[in-house]
Amino acid sequence: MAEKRPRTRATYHHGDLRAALVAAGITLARDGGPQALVLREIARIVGVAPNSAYAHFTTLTVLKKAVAQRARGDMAAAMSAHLDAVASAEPDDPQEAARTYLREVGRAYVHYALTEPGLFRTAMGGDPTGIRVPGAPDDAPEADDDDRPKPRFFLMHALARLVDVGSLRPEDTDRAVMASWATVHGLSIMLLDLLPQLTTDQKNAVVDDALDILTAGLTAPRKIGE
Amino acid sequence: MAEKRPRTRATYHHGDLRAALVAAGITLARDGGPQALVLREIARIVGVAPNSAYAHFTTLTVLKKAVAQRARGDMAAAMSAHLDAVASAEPDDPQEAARTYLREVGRAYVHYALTEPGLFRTAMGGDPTGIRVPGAPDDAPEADDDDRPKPRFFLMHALARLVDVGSLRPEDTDRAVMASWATVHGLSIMLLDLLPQLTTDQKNAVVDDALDILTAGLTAPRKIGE
DNA sequence: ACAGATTCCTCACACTGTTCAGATTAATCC
DNA sequence: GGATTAATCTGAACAGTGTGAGGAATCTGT
Repeated sequence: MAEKRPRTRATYHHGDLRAALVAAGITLARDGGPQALVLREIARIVGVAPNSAYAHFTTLTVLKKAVAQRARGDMAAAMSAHLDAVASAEPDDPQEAARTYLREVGRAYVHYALTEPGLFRTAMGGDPTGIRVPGAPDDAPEADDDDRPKPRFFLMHALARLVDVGSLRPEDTDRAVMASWATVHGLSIMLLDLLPQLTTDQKNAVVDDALDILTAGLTAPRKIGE
Repeated sequence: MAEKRPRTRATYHHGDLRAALVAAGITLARDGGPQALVLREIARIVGVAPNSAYAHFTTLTVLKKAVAQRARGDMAAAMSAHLDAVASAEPDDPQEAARTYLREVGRAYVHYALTEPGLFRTAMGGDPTGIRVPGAPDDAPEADDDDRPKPRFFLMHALARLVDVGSLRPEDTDRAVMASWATVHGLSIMLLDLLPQLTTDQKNAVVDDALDILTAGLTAPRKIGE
């Protein structure tokens, strides 16, 4: 095996087993989803005894979380690439440009979910261990060792642009975050789980329509009662 | 404990093992989610050998699907009850009443998700076995042995009402289905997985806001380009 | 009452995550 | 540089899982 010797502290015996385990996890999760994250199979890929992983992760669940975080980073990178690709085609009208940008963020989100369903499920499939009991101790802030931007960042940026051009009131940003997030995440889950038989064109149409409705709702004049 | 067993142990045959297995599955899924559907534990509850289940279900996955369908029925029942409870408080204005009804359907959906997270995940957590490979043989139409109405029905009804009062164009119904479904499902997942620390009031506010944005988007005048 | 088909049980197998005691090796101290 | 120490990896083992094969108990139709 050709292991590299990174110069930093992290490399001891195997080269960098921790990173190798996460990388193997990404490979398995890519086609197989979170269910494919089996400790013994990961160790088999890396070429190490199953128990060796316990030097770096206290339990398989922790390893899964690390893989999920990496997957979230990959998702953000893919979204960033998507947004860069369409950045040149923005309308001149700033309000329309801001709306277009929000739509593109949503499209990028759903597109990643449909393109990499295994990684998407791994990244976003929260609570893989069961039900969170109300009285349980809050899980640690779960240190983020991947400092790449997260998908959430792009949404915040899109909404900030809407605020800048006056299409969204600043105090409505929080509501808009939730509504937008729910829409794109719900779309992704629906298209993956419930409507897999749709063609790509049909799925794109569904996404476009839903995002149109979302932006219309976000930028519509608010009711008096609210 | 003494549910379906006509005679506790005298009878070698269990009265209705299939139903008992599903019932035990519901019990386990209620607090524990789909992950808690463990064959041997289900059999233990019913008081039968693990393999006895194979006389009624070819595999655990099939049993899980049966439990999921039952859970979907329970969800629909809960939604129905919720809708009945608020039916008397509808506004006089028919357009406003239709909008209110749609919001209540959404509220009922999310409310069930938050009230019975285990059953909700079991009912709606599609693809629990992994990734659906494109070339794989399509799973059977999965015969529906639970003829109670499904959650989807209430959404269709709400949108039909919006069409009736002229707030939604009939040809936009399909788009509205997807957008509404995505919103409520995304809301449920978000509130369960990503924002469990919110108080009930905060969650309710999030739901109300998102549904307001949705209805605003659905009933807003459509753009020329569409 | 008998034959056949269900229904259920016992035994067994290949997996899984995880633990414990030891072997091996890299980093550090004198 | 050599010895010590601590991190890293391995082997065997345990409890638990889903599932298969074959046999015992019971129900059903004739």
